[in-house]
Amino acid sequence: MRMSTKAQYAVRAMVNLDLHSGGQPVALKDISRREDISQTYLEQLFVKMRRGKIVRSVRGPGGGYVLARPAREIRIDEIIDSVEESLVPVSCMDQKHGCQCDDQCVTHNVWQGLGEKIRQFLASITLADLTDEAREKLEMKS
Amino acid sequence: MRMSTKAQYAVRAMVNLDLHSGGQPVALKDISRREDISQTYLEQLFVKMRRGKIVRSVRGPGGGYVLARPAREIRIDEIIDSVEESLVPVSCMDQKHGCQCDDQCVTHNVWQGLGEKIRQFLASITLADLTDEAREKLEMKS
DNA sequence: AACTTAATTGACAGTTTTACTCAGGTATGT
DNA sequence: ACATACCTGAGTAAAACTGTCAATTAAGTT
Repeated sequence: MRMSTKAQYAVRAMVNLDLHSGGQPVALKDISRREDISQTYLEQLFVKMRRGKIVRSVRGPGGGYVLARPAREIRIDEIIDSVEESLVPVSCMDQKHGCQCDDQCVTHNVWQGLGEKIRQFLASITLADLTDEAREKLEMKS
Repeated sequence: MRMSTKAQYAVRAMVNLDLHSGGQPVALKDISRREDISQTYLEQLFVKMRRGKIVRSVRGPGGGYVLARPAREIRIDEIIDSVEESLVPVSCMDQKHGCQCDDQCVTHNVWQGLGEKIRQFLASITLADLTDEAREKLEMKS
């Protein structure tokens, strides 16, 4: 039961983006350096997050990425969804129809309930919550 | 974020064991047939669950496995722990000391909180809850 | 004692997923 | 033109997952 580094990187990168953007685009090169994540790998993640409508890209010199919406309106579960990490703990429940388990499958309810708890928790936190927290920690240091 | 089939099999096997044992040992061969899980794979899982003190083994003819404690006292998180599936979502938090993240690591709190939610949910369900539910479903059918 | 059942153990192997890299290409500002 | 920075798809090494196989030990039955 591990959250993939892909999802972990995506959340870290989004916090870093929000923290260092002043409305201006932030280049992946800078996020890469600050978070020590390979730039080419970040590119993969940001393409997906752009398709997920949580960031917008600005091409050319001085370009980079910008949040597509205010940080207060971006939830953590959206970030993880956009990089295609499933939050449902068992594969048979990926489709919307629900799984084909017959009535004997009592463990089904356990995984379904667990999935709902996970979703609920990650949807209760916004990107702004994390950047605020990061700012406080940076101030404590100085 | 997937629960491994190992953990899923372990829970299913335990429900099946509890459901079909009348205080008598249940052979893996029978669980294997009823749940359609390879017997040799089940052997691996039950060795670990025996070491985890949630089942006891009875060798020889008529032998098999028995619950080590009443089903009401066996929680689902214990079953998953015993087959060595981590419930902590990120690897840096496996040790008890906590991870070496410095203060900048704001995402740490997210994963820690998530891990606690997962643990809390799976600890709130006992094996007896599941077997009761399974019994009800079987009665509905007949 | 011989035989059968069933747990026990350790080694090993195929497949899938993860976590990347690499080689290009495209858009845009100076 | 030229530099910057996003964009795309293919490829790949390592790890994890999901098992199998062979051989052994223990205990009951005949």
